[in-house]
Amino acid sequence: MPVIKVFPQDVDRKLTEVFARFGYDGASMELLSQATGLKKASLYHRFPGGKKEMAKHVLLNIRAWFLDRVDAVIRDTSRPLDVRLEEALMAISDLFANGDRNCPLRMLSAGSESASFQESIAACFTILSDGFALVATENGLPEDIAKAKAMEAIINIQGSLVLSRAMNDNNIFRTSISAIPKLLGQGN
Amino acid sequence: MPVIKVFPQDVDRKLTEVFARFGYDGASMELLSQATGLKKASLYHRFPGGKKEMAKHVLLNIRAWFLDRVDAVIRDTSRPLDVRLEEALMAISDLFANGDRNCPLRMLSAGSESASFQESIAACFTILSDGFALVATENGLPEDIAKAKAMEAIINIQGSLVLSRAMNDNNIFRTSISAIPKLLGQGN
DNA sequence: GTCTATAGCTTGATAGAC
DNA sequence: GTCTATCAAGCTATAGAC
Repeated sequence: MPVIKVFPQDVDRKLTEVFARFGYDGASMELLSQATGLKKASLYHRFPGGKKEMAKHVLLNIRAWFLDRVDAVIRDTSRPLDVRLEEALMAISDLFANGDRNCPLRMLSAGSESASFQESIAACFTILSDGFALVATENGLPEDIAKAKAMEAIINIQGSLVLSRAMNDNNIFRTSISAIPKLLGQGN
Repeated sequence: MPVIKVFPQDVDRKLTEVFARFGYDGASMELLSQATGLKKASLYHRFPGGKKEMAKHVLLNIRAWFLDRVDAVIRDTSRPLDVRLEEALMAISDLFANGDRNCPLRMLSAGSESASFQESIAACFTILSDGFALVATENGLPEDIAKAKAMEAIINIQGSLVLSRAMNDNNIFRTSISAIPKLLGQGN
């Protein structure tokens, strides 16, 4: 008998994908089961709290992912600032499949259970915001301006992603991402 | 016996509200029934196509609303440009309850039936984009720049609304809205 | 740890009285 | 035009074998 048929990281990836595509209410246990390749009872074995726990688990993963691939990268002062920012932006693009996939944070931030996830979601955005603000500060911008520019960068990411999906044109997302270094004072 | 217990415009308003808050999959017939004050069978009488028809009806309303409150206002050249833009922006803020309500277009653009709504949603964004581009053009910006600035304005609206809801702070939305006139070349 | 089978509820949708 | 009552299908979640 197989001990583990599907690796946890693969399950996590698929769960994120389904929640990002259908949102919390649209992501049925049946869909989650098919996507992960685990039967419903097996999903309940791994996540006794059911769908809600799966969503929370996905959000914890994203938070860890942001800390590792954005926060840590940007704070690694042993490398040039522009390279660090570029790498963080590439990681972010990856998370959204270069504009082809909706933001799982946004998709879980609305719906019948949104209140349960609000804290985790806000925490993720704060990590991103602090990272961007640090870049802007290192680029010589005063702190209040840096914070405003950081928010603007996140607004551009989220807004361009919404429009890329709505207009079915991921160039909108790509263009916005490529404008962020300059927005944060890079190359001035 | 009452002929009409609830006015169509009130039903429309409530349907929009529920779809904006819960998305298509989260908006159950039970919720829609409670919000409108009409029993489920009555909703099916008004919308024989069921939930899908209600969502399409909501999108048609929003399109008409954009044509009336944004497009027509911006194209009314008998009035000063800054006043027209200001009025259009106030209408847009109204639609989103000044940042307290999610965008119904965005909420219907993702989920299990998103493909059915994509065309209607893109049409709404195009009306908005064309209107903003016209403002930028009248402000002396070259056409390609004007179009880019118009997209940027919509990105700011959508992105700031996502973040306002996620961070529970509608100042993010208000700030972005108030920056749009300058973005479109107003007051330069 | 994964499965089949199923419970119990909620869903979208319909029939028919008034 | 609105209602009560109901259906079949889908839902989340659980029981219990292996």
